[in-house]
Amino acid sequence: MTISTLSTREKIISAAAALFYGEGIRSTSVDAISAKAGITKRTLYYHFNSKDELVEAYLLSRDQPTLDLYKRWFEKTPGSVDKKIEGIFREFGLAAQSPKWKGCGFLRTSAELAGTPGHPAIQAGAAHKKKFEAWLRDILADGGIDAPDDAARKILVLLDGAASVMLVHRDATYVDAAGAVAATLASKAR
Amino acid sequence: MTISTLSTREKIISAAAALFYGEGIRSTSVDAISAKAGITKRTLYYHFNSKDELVEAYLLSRDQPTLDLYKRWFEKTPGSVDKKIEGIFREFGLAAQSPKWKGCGFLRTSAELAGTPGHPAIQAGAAHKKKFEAWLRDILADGGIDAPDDAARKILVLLDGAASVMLVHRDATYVDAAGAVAATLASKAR
DNA sequence: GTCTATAAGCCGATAGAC
DNA sequence: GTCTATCGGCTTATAGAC
Repeated sequence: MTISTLSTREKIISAAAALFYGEGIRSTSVDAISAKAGITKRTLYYHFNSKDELVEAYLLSRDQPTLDLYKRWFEKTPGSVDKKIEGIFREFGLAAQSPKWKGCGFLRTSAELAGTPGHPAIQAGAAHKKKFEAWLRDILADGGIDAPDDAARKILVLLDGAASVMLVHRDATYVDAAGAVAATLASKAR
Repeated sequence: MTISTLSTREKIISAAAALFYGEGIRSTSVDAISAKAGITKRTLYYHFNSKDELVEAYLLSRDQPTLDLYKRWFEKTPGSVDKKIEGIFREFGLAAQSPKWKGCGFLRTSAELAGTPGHPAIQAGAAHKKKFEAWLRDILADGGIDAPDDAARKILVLLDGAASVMLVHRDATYVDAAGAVAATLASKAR
């Protein structure tokens, strides 16, 4: 998105990401993706062997941008680590109130593809969540929190739980409640 | 399932529930449901006006049985409320390790249908989650826990987070970690 | 590398008989 | 209330020209 001239492959992934996230995997046809990308279906199948491969590419393309977004939310909140962790939940709750927000793409894709356990996109989702958890652990360790591995794991569950409940109720007070628990987990004195 | 003679409508819902849960909503065809129910597609459309109506009926049929299951898990664990709450997570983690387990049907359906916000099945899922949260609150209030509304809400997020992460990693230690946090929330001294 | 055209089959839903 | 038969459209993926 930074450079106006995208390669054909990048245009395809960008179109696929928008549709897969907005409408779901099975609800999105290869026809719709190629139309949005401004190319033909045959060209799409020149760059990707199957729709499944395209789903995997979609999640791989969202890995780093998603990590960067949470990193920004963490850094923009002033104060100690627990306040910064709570800030992540606050920012997330605000973003998730928008009608454009349709849940965590990694969790939603894993949920939709749960019937086919070996799917490469599920592995891509798992890899992203592991990276996110490792980033949380590093943050907590830098802040001098005891047992950062354990705390990171618990905060990850709270964040993914907040995203899941938010998709059902569209009520940000659940996110705030989760953030309050996460803040106590990210404070040294407990 | 308790009586061997199911009505046609019940046979359809039972078949639909098994396929929707096992394979997902969009991946399940009306053809497959009628075949599994042992009736023709025309008969299915005599009892239900659309596939969407059938998806809603699937979640409505799982509401009470799901509440009963968690109630049993709570009651079978001895000790104080916090131990009983932790017992729910332990039992859930054990059940979720089975390959047959494919996540929380309510959350997975909400995730797959996130592209169509007004869908009746999403409302059915939200109603179920509200009932579950109310049951948690009553349990905590009976156990003498302070601010049971707040605690119930936080434990709900932890349980749904555990279900979501479990679907990605298939690692029950995440569920145990969530259960430990829930137990502290369900103890009077905190 | 991108195009037009189409294969081969599955989709949800319906008509009309009994 | 259940059946057989089928509609019209959409699905992923491919063949062959340029």
